[in-house]
Amino acid sequence: MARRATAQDVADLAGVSRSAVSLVLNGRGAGNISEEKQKAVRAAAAQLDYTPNAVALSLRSRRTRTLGVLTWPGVVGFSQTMLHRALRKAGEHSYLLLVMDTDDDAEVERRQLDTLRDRQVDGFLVVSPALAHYRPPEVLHSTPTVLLNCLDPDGAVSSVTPDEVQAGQRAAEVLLRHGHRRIGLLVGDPGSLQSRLRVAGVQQAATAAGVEPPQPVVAGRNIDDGARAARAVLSGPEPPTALVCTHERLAVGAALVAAELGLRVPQDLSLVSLEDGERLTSRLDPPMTTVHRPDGAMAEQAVGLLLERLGGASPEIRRMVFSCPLRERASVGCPGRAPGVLPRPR
Amino acid sequence: MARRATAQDVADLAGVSRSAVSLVLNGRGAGNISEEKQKAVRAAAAQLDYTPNAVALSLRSRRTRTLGVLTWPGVVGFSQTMLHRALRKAGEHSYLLLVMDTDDDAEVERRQLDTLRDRQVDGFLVVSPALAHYRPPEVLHSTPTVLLNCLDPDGAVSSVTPDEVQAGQRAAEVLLRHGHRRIGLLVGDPGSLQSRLRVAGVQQAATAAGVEPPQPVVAGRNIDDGARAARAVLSGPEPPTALVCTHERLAVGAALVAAELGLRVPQDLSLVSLEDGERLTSRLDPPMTTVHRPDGAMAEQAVGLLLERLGGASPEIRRMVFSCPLRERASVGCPGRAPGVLPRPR
DNA sequence: CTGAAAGCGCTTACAG
DNA sequence: CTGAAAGCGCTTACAG
Repeated sequence: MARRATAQDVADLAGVSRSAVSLVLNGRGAGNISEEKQKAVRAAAAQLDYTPNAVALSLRSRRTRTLGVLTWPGVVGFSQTMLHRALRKAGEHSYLLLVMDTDDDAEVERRQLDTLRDRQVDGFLVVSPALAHYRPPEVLHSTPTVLLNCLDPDGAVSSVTPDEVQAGQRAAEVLLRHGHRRIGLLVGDPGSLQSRLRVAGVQQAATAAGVEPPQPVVAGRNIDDGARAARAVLSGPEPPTALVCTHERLAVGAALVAAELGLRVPQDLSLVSLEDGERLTSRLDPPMTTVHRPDGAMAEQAVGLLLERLGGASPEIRRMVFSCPLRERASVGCPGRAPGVLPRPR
Repeated sequence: MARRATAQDVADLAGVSRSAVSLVLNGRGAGNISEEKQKAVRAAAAQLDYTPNAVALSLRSRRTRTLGVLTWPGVVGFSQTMLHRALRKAGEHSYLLLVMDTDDDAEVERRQLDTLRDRQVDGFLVVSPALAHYRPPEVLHSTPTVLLNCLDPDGAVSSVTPDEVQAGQRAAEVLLRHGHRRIGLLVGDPGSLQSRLRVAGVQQAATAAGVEPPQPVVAGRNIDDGARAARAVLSGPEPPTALVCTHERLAVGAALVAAELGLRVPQDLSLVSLEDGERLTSRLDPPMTTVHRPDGAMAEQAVGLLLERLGGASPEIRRMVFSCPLRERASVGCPGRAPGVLPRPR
C-alpha cells in the first residue's frame, strides 16, 4: 500500500499545527481556528486524500469500533441473512465485524475469544445456526455481548431469539384450521433445543384443538433424510393427510416423495415447513406454506442492542423473543377434498 | 471490558523496564536479559494474564494482520465453505478477516474499500459467488489483493478460479460415455461468465464426440425455475434422455419434475448437476452425479497467495485455475436401458 | 486564537 | 547486561 498522508502531512501543507488539523477535521474548528486556516486545512486534506488512520484512532480512544462475531457453522452454515443484515446494521454506525468460526470446539473457541480480546473488539456477537443453549465463558460476561439465536441458560447475557414454540403452533394451526386431523411430524436433530421446542409447539396446538398430538418421526437434516421418513410415514397404514417438517431440507424431501408417490400437493397431501431461510421451500411447485424465522430483523436487533450498550446505555440484560410469522403459500388444502382421487400406485 | 494489564504493569510487577518485558516476551531475552529477570518477567506476565494489545502492535508495526474481504452475496450467498476455509487458513497465520458485503453497488463498494483502507488492512480478498469478471478499482492495484472466483479482465491482479469450461465438459462427457445423444441443458443466468463457460464446455464435449451440441434452455436459478424448464423440455417431442443443469437448484427442480412425471432416475432419465456446493444434489434420492467446484481448496489457495505476498514474496501476478472433479453418484445411466418402460402419463 | 506537550501501548535502536 | 528515548498517528487538555 502506498504510504498514506498523515495529519502531519496535512498540517505541513496547510502551514498549521497537527492539532489544528485535528480540530478542523473533527468539526471543532469554529471559535478555535481562524476561518482562513480552516479553509487551508480542508483544502490540504482534500488534496492529499487524507483520512485518519483508524488504528491510531483506536489506540487513542481505546475503542476499535469493531465487533467480534463468534459462530459455529455446522452443516448448513449460519444464516446468510443474519450475516448480511448484521454487517449492514453495524456498518451504518461505522462498526466493522471480525468474524470467526469455532468449528464447534470449546478449545478453539477459547483461543478465538482471546484473539478477539487482544484485538480489542468493543463487543461480541455470538450467533448460532440453530436455537440452542449457550453458556458464555467468563470474558463474555465482562464485555458487552449479545447472543443471537442462542440463549444463556443462566440468563446473565442478553439474547435475541425466535419463538420456536409459537412457530410450531402456527404450523399446526394452519393445518388444523383446514380440517386436518392426522398430521405427520418429521424432525431433524431431535435432541436440539430448536427441535424440541418446535415439536412442543406442534403438539400443544393439536392438543388445544382436541386432536391427538403428532408423534415426531426422527428423520435427519437433509433432503434424503426427509424423503426416507416421508416415504415411511406416507406408506404406512392410515397415512397422515398433512406433514409438518421442522427443517427446510426435510420439507424438500417430503415434496419429492409426494411427487414420486403421485400425491398432489395440496389436494392429496398438505405440507408445511418450519423453515424457509434457504429459499428452498418457497421456490417449490407449489410454493410451500412455511413459518418464517425473521433472521434479518433478529440480526439487526442484536447488533442494535450491542450498539446501544456500547453507546452507554444501561447494561441491563434483555431477552428479546421474535415472533415467527406464518407465510401462507399454496401447499395447504383441506383433507379429503377430492375423495375419488387415490394415490397412484408406485 | 475490565482494564487489561499492559507491558508497563508487567514491568512494574517484575521490577524491570518496559523494554525488558518486550524483549523477554518476544523471545529475544537470551543474551540481553539475565536469567533471573527473565523468569520474573514471565511470572509477572502469567500472573497478570498479560497479552500485548494488538492495536498498539499494529500502530507500531504498521501491519494489522487483518485481511479485508469484499463480497457481494447475491441470491444464494457466497459459499459458506469459502468463508469457512478462508477463515481457517488466515487464522493459522494469525490473520483475521474483516468481512464486508457490497450489495452489488459500486458506490457502496467504493466506500467500503475506503473504510477497509482506513482500517489499515494488509490485503484484500475479493470473493464472488459466481465466476465473473471483476475490474479492481485503483486501491486494489496498490495493495496486495487476490480475486477469488472472479477474474481481472486486464490480468493485472492475481486470481483463483475454477475451470468452468472443463466442468461443463466433464458433465457432458459422463453422459456421452453412457451413450446419451439427446442431452438437454438447463442454464441459469445466461449472461454470466460462469454460465457461458459452462455451456461452452458442454457443447465442446458434445461436438468432440460427434453429437449435436445441446442448445441451452434458459431457466433461472431456483428450484421452480428448474422445474418449469425441465417440464417443458421433457414434454416436448423427442425429449432428451439426459439433462445437465448449470445450477444446483435447477437440478433439484429437474429431479422433482422427473418424480412428478414418473420418470425414474437414472433408468428413464439421467441427471447431472454442475454444482453441489449447497449439498442439495448430493442428498437427493438417488444422489446426483455432479461436478464439484473445490471451494475450500480455492479459498485456502487464495488466502495462501495473499499471505505469501504479505510475507514478502515477489509481487508477481498469479492466475490459478482449479480443476473441478466429477463426482459420480447414481443419477447417470444408459439411455434406453429399459425400452419397455414408458413415462407414466401425467 | 494557536502551538507544544502528553499519552494511548507497543518495540527497537541507542546509550551507558 | 539494562534503562531511557524515540516513534507509529492520532486527539485533547494546557500554556501562551
